[in-house]
Amino acid sequence: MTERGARATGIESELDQVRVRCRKVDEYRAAGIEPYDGPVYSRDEAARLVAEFDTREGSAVRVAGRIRALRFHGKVAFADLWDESGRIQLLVGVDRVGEQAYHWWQTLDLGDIVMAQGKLVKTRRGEVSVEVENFRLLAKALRPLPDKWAGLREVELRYRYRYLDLLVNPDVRRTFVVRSQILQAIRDFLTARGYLEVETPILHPLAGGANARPFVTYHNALGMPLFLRVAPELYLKRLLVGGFEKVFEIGKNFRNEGIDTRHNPEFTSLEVYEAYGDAASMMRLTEEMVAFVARRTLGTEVISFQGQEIRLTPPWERMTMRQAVARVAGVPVEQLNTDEGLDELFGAHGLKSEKQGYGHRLVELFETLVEPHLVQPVFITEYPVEVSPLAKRMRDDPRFTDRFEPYVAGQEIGNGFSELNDPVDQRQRFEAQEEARRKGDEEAHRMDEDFIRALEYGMPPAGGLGIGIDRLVMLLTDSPSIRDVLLFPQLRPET
RNA sequence: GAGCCGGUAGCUCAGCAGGUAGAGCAGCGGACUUUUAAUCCGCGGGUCGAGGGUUCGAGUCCCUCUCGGCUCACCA
Repeated sequence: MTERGARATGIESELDQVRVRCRKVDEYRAAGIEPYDGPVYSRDEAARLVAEFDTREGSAVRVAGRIRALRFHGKVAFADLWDESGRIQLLVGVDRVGEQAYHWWQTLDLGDIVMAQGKLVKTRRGEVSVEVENFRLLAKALRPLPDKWAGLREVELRYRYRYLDLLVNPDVRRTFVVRSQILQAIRDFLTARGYLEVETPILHPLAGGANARPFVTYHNALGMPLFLRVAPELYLKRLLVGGFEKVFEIGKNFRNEGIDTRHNPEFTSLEVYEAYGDAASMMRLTEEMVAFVARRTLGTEVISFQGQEIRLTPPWERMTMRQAVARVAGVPVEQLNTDEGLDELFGAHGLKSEKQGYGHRLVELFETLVEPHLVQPVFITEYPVEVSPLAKRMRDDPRFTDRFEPYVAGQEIGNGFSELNDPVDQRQRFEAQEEARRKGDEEAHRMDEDFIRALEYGMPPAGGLGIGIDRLVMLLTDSPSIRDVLLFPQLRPET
């Protein structure tokens, strides 16, 4: 098997195309040509040369990039060279480069990365081209690229070999450029308003701040288990205790859960905290930030997601969870205030409640009845205290917390609330979570004594906000699956 | 975890009712000094996801497994 592959590269392949390319590497080296040459410190952008032809006609230029098409015509040849900016045609004639160089040129394959310099000209057919005087091979491609026209369609291959996906599917590249711009816009928006970007630990002795099962790892020197964080929340609030008043963190969280079109085991969140703020101030921040980001990256606040037109212009609608359920179910809001009222609704919609307790059951009704209908941006407010162990209670109704979730296109894209800063109440909430854990809820919060101690020193009242960056990118790039906005989504190992 | 769909040449895809596996592009050889998915002539290339079964004979039918997609469940 090895015998049939190339000696120089050691790549074992039965594929004749690979064998041929490997053999060329050996031949290049035998002839004193380095097939992985470089660097090229100064070069012209392909697309720019094409755009600026009128002012640069006839001048000496140098380009570097990947050969994506080759057209041979006897003693003259054409090639499409692509760099990140775009495409330019190379014109290679034997009378200009000489017999020997032309021979080497003919050994190039699709996918090879080359440097070429020469004169900027227009061909007989009017195409801006580099009339090559000399060239260098910078990287021999040993494997054939996916077909230029059919592209790379098979989804599994696109995720597994994302570099090929990026190479042949232009929309994919665009999505990740926009993703980068979104992150930049968020940082610009927040830092311009005086928020400080911070980094808190990813390895936690206790995974807190969200209801989720963590990944476990182990620190050898400390001799202790550590958890990959499920949320940065509890560390960021310690910073409020420490006197920072406006902070944010953008980073990865890790949750040991299933994978589907909206969940990846590692995902990126933005969390923002503002001392002396509350849920209302964070809602204003959310709608302004999302609209700003859309404007900056897409040039508009009106976007299209899976065929639906969505207006991100503030202010967004605000609706309590009870109002939302009442409206969709067509019942008076008061009915949502009692267990009996909830029973009636479950019955009326042929649903069977799987959870116990008023708060959990209200949320259950909300998620099944209301969520899919929330197309235009809306803040759902007043979440039951049972599902909100870190949020401050409403002063006039302690069953609920001063919490909100922004919904756009039927998806929750974030979560925010007035932060609970009463250490005694916080301890009771953790105890309730521990109780739920004892009853089998593996995702309930753990008692975090160190966090409570921090609160006991006094944390200013504060508003907090979390945004699922991947969900936001999906929304702004019209991507139906989270895998479309992650460069390397989690997959099972290749078999 | 359940249901449905898919995995055939490097890529994109055909393959009927079970009868020795096909196309386009890519590749290899040849012709060609201005092409634009160049053209023309010739040629090679397959563990049909893996394993088992039925059959004289399986890409095709049956079973198991595997990878992926979608939906549901799970996921505040």
